[in-house]
Amino acid sequence: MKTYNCGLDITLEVVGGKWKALILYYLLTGPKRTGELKRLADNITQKMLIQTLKELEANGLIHRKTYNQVPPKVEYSVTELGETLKPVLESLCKWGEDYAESTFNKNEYQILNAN
Amino acid sequence: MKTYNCGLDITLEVVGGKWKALILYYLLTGPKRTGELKRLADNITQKMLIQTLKELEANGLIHRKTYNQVPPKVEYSVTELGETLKPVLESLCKWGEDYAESTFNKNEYQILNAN
DNA sequence: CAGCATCCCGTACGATACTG
DNA sequence: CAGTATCGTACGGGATGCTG
Repeated sequence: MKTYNCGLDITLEVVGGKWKALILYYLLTGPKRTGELKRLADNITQKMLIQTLKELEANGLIHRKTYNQVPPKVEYSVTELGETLKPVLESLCKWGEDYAESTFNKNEYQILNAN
Repeated sequence: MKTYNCGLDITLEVVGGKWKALILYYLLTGPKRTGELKRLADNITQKMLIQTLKELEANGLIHRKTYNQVPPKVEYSVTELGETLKPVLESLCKWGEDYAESTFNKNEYQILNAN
């Protein structure tokens, strides 16, 4: 039996870590192919991308669709469950931007994918 | 110059990890002494507690007040900046609870500090 | 193009014991 | 009671090369 301190633990288990939230964030704007995601996420490794996608899929947040063709084509999209995270992720993102703006100096940091 | 993919990275830097969000969550209900927090957070180590508190303080989310007396007394409380995280943390927490409820079996997990 | 297998490393996290 | 100091380990994350 898994034990959590509070709901936060669970959420962090799902979108915590270095890439999960980011990838999910991208997918929330529409289905993407593997290569597309690779290009979008700055500096992510093939390994981490695949691993991240697998974990998101295992948690039921995204869906993986394969096209049987050569060369292979795979497309990822958010599930209904994944959609429910949208408002949460957006407020998280917004808070981070505000926080940075109010505590860092402008020339000390940069946000690559600010909207 | 620090580089972030998006605001999410920043937020996770502040409340990510195993304990930060939880401790902050407790403090949002009112000032607490070190020992109190230790008792509240299940299984946290002295080391991790202090470390977590230091990081939260360094990020300007909590305030540390020492009383010069023997035995020593220290009290932690959230700053105004920390307060701004309250709605965000709450929605994160709520989402985690909902997620668990809809994807786990009731006898497979437990949340210690569900409100 | 999409994915897997190795090998590797830093650090986040933890257990334990000790000071003022 | 609050905090430090050491030491050890597990795991998240990365570099590189190979398959269908």
